[in-house]
Amino acid sequence: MDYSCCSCSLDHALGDAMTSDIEKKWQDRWKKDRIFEPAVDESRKKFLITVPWPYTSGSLHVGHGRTYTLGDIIARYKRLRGYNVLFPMGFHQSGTPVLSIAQKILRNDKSTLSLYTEYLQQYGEKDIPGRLKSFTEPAAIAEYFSNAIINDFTLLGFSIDWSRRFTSAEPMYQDFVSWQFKKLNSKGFLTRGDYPLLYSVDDQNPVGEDDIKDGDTDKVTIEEFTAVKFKGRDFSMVAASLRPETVYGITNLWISPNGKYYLVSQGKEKMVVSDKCLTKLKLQGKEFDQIFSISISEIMKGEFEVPITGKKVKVRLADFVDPDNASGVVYSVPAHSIMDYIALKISGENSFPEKIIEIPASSESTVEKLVFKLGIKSPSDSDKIAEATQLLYKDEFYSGIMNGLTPLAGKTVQEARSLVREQLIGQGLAFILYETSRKAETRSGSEVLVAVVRNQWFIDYSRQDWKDESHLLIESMSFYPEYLKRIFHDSIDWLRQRPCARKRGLGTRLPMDPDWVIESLSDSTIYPAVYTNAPQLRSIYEDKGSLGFDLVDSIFSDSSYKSEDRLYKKVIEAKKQWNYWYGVDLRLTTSPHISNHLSFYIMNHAALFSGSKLPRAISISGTVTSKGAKIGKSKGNVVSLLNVVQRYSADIYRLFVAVGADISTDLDWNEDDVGVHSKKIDQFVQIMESFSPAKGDLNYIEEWFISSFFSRLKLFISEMDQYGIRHAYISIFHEVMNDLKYLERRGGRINIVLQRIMKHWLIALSPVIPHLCEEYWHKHVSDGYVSLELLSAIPEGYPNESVLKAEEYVNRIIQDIREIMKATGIEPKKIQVSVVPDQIRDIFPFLAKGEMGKIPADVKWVIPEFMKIRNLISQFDGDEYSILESSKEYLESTFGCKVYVSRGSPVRKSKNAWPGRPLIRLE
RNA sequence: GCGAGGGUAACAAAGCCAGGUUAAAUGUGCAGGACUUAAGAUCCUGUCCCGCAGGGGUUCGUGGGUUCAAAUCCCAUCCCUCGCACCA
Repeated sequence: MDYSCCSCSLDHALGDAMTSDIEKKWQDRWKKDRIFEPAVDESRKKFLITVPWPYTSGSLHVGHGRTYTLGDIIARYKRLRGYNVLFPMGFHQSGTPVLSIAQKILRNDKSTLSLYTEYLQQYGEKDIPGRLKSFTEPAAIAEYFSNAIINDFTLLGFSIDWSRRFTSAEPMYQDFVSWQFKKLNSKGFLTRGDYPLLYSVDDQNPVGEDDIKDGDTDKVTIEEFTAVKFKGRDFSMVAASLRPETVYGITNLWISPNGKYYLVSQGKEKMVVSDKCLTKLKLQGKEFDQIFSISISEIMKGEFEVPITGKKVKVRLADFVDPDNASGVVYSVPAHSIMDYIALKISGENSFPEKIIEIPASSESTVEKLVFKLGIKSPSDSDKIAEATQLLYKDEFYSGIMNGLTPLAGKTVQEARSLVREQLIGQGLAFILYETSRKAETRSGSEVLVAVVRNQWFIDYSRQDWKDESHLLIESMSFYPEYLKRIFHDSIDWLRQRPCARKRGLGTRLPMDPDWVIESLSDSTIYPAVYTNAPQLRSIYEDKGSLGFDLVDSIFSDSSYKSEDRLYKKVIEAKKQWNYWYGVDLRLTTSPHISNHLSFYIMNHAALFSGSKLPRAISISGTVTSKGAKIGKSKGNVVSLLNVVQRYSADIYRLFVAVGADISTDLDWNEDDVGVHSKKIDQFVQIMESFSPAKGDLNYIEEWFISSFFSRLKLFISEMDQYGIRHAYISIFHEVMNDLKYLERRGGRINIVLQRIMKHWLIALSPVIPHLCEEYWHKHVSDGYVSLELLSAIPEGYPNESVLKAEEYVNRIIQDIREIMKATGIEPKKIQVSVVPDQIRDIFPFLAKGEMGKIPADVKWVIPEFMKIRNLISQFDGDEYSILESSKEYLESTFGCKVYVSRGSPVRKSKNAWPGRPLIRLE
């Protein structure tokens, strides 16, 4: 987008090059004077705003930039409202991504290499092969992109205090995390247990959604089967089911004629499962003494006992049984399973057991009805069977009641399911078998099964006492938008135990079990605390070689600590910083963080801190799309921040982010819309460049402009105080710009009004377009930094409502004249406007109140006319005659003809002028 | 399935929480005009329908309801988007 075109360079005061020079100039000066590195100042109120630290695995794009930009706008606004503002930033380096990128680069993975080549090109890297080679070391990737992000953020003019930065990989910080986990553990918030997860058999690694083929479009979840043991004479059959409550209706077992089965022994117990099931059981932590192959005919010989009911059942063959699914053995409940019913029917069976689950009589969802309705004939009608099964399971689950043929009569299916399962497992008659919700493989083709991790460490977010504390905290906090409060309550209720450590990845070792590395979301819940005193902690760390639990505890928990003398001062200083700054006043992030990071953030704060140290507010910014689509490499719509700043400017990007959408709604990066803002910025620059100081009295329209400006400024402040950034800046930037245009058309003098509002305007605009404001502040106002100015009070007497109303009135008259012209097609040569006669004006208050008795008899004849048109009259109490008289020139130039203004006199049996509604006559 | 958010004129997008001042901001697009040698840029006007006097009519996913009054509140229904855990 080139907006500095052609020969008319005077009109385009600044070109791209000059804009970026200006931005660079002020960025350098802010940095040199360290104006965004605030010090403790007990006499001032502090404001700590945080945005989640970026992960350092690549460059940032327009989407990432939004939240940080909004954060910076708020930080800058709070500064001009007098707060001592701290806006810190650090870098996240924990977890597996950086690690796996390094490994992929080491393995010469093509797509990774090309992606990172692209990133390096963006940053103008000279020695790309050399740099890529260094990326085989994870730390080098993290280091490189940390610096790149600092560079990006600097180019965007962010008022970040970089002096407090740290990373999650830094030893000093890891000592802090160790402290945190020891604290959690001492409160009993850490537990251990078995944990199922998706697992790649070939790679011998857990896998996430990203690793699974089509994992993003067709999600794989973990299902919990109840593997029920059916005792036989020599061994048990293990049939796995998602519906253990149906054991009361079992008629037989099914196995696959094509399956391969094994007899496995575990102590005295002997069980038969399919070969694939054997693999799963091993992954899920079962160990076996002996394993034998067993033939199908051997299995078919036996009779097996149904647990709980004690009924003896036979094994039958069925093609529909998938030996790879679950245990490869299925129990048959023809009264409540479409497939079992059909299979049994085909096999020539005619007697079917009674139903054990009742559903409302109105429902169509019984096996017989569904089979009939959908016309299912054989097991090969798989689509219809799947459909019927879905309907049946859903209805039985939601409205099914166990009947008198079971001991659980009257219980809902949902209740019965967990009761039966508990009973079976409790009595050793069943165990849990995990299975994937569909057959899955990794992108590299390895089979994905469910494995169980033994003794996984959890943070026990299910603790009710902890949840209660957290709910209280949420109640005390503010949320923008407000509906988030309820969502957070729900999210806290929904949290369960969270696995908090892994065997792989970068991060902090779990202090009580160093084989484990703390998982990357769990190590970043209360890290904003460290922004307050990172330099002090680092210095202590360097001095002492570690921080140690007691020292950290003394700072962040206010416990006593006998420090060595040489550390004493540093500890005191760290504590002072912590005490002054902490308590995050606003945390700003995006909605995907709600149910994880932010909920952990809230709960960990509730667990570890109290009082003023607790968070005060959370705001969520909406997602960013690009050209109408979700930002992604495959869409080809990734636009890097660096690229945006180069092609437009930081101020244009910032204005777009501020005004493009409300903070909580989605924003589309659309270059046409960006162009609109960039034009407006260009106009702003022209106005500022051509400004020269001017003094003098204000005429009517200039008064109007000043009043309008201050009423917009008022709105700006009240919006910004609630983070209504979009409204605020539409008002103070776009609308003021429009007012200026209007003023010019009305014959007002721009310089004379700018002179009066310059200070206010530049200060108010500076949070969004700080570079330009800084430039013109120095040019037109003073040598100090506008970034550090305070918004001054609105002058006495402003905004003047009656002036604003008067101008509204003039515009309404213009609208009326236009409408008449349109309706009649008259091109007037002369316009006569006659305002309300004094006599009518005097009695109007009585008419309006319905006090007709107070109206003098000689003018009572106006009452009927009033009754007829009263809905069209808007009360207006200005001096209409003088207003119109002083706007006469404007009216004349607008309509290109003579305009005559007069005071009307009351006329009987004809139309009269009313307050705010003069008579208009076109000739 | 569960939870949340949303469906507004050609398009994008406000308004809805606190019902009337809303035919409904704003931007884009489109049409006409001004300026200009011309183009671009800029500015003005118009952009649901009707109207020879400032007016009237019909609109805010669909269907009901509350109310003197509903885009705004309630109920039902259809559709769209997002989150649902080990992934940062």
